[in-house]
Amino acid sequence: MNVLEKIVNSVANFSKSERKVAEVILANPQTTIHSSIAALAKMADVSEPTVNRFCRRLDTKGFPDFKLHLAQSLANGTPYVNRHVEEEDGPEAYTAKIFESTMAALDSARHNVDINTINRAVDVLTQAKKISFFGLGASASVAHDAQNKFFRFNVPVVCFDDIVMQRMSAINSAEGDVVVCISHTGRTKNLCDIAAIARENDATVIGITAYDSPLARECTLVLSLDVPEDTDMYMPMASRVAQLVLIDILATGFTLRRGSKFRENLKKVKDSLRGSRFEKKDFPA
Amino acid sequence: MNVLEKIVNSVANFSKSERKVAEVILANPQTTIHSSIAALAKMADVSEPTVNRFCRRLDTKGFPDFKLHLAQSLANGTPYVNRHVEEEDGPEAYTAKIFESTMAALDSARHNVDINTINRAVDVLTQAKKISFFGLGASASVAHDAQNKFFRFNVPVVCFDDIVMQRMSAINSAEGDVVVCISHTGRTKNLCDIAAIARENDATVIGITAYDSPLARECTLVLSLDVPEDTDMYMPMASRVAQLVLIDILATGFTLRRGSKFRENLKKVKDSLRGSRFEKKDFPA
DNA sequence: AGCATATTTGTAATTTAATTACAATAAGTC
DNA sequence: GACTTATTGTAATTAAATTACAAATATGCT
Repeated sequence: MNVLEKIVNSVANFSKSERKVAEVILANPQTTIHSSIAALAKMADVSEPTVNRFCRRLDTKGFPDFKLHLAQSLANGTPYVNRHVEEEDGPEAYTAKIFESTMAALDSARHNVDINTINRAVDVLTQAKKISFFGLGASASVAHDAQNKFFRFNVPVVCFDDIVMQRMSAINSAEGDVVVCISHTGRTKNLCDIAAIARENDATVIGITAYDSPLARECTLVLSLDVPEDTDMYMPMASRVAQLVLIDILATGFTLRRGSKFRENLKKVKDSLRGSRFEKKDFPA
Repeated sequence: MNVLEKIVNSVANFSKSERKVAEVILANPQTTIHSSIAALAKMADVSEPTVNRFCRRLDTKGFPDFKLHLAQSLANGTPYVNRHVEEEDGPEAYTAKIFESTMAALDSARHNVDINTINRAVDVLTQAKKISFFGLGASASVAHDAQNKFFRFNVPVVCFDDIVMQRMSAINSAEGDVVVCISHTGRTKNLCDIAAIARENDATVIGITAYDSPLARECTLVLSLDVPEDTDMYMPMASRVAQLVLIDILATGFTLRRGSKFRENLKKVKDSLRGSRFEKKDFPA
């Protein structure tokens, strides 16, 4: 657990002098990790053993060990106290906060994602006759992204962000087809219907959605991303980024499974784009 | 910079004994931060001063300082040595690598993005009569995402992923209109043309693209994201995620600038979606 | 209130760890 | 093969952290 948080949480158990130490550390954490115990003691106006006792109280082996823990906490860009955008935040503040909370969300997703399911999803995808990506609203752009990725693999892939098209496509699906439904909440009614229809028509349905949601129950395979809910009223940003990363992972797994010959093919697709671009030599840095 | 990387990169400048130290540290970084200089020296089968010299060579003040840096590097989920997906990687490996390299890219983008330009972009966007998002190929999904975000703000916003529509839209733009062109490389010819056309018609053109690229030169304002180039042949994943985060930042800046009354309006939009969803109570966990 | 106990804090001694200075060895050069 | 330079290790020194103990402060009880 983060040492900074720990200090804040256990401030109640501290004695008067220990609290002085805590204050100084919380005020200048960066300085602390480069100070000796003597220097810190002086800053907090306490004795050296007090600082040492303070460290032990936080379940560290001593001052040097404490500094190590502190350094680790600070390394994560200090996303410790409050990383939510506030009314009065300036551009630096909200930029930093959004970057940091996105990174934190990815880290959380990384630890929660089920590798086994990913592997099975890759299995299913590699054997698919046709792959369809369906998403609505904000998830539509994720579906588009997925289509773009898999399209390069020279696999029959479609993507619809329109309920009617999705429905038609789902009805026409057959065994061997894979339908990927993307929804953060997993509560979008229309998408649940479509997942059900696809399954009735023997398609394999992969859900990139919340665990145990209505949509999840309609799916053959559920890839749930446990991202800390962004409470702000704007949009579920972090979860969408996590979804994109997940799709990238599936695509990567796909290419790896297909072997090296396949990857040469990929390079061709990439090269084919060259004609539409300015060459680097045309615009030297 | 990450100490682990630094060790790997500067292994050429090391002497024989120093290399031994490097190997031991790279093999057990976690052990290292809890070892004394004597213990580490013994593990690497060198003398203590050699370890100390090793630390200094990496621009640290000494062994304790080195441990601090090492601890910080390890804190970031160890995204250090080789975070590129390899042929023989299993699901755990490539999943971890993709998450980590994405996070590393975000971190890098965070440190390189120019807050000043962000602020100016927000200025421009808040005053726009109409906002258009243009992207092609992989960047199209980013444009869609942007449209989706800004649409909620009740601002006239459009998004085209089709050259012809983009062209028509660009020609019809007028003073006060803002055109946001999204391209990772900044070398897509068609998009450069469109940026030029939009500018000729007095629109403000914001580019989310590479610094000093052909597209960048056509723009009024350039938001460049310095993301470490993903060298794999698959797709520029990391940069796209960074673009999304950037757009989220712009959207956040936008809402903050508009004040609290505006944000109540946002909540209404969100509430309006409720009808299309299953309520939580319908599906208790 | 006053005594006794427990807790907190600091001083000084001790121990441990890290650094420096210097000597020896190994590597490279003419 | 002798000379020079770079590398490595030994031993001494210095700095830092910890421990043991004593003083001070706070707490509880009659």
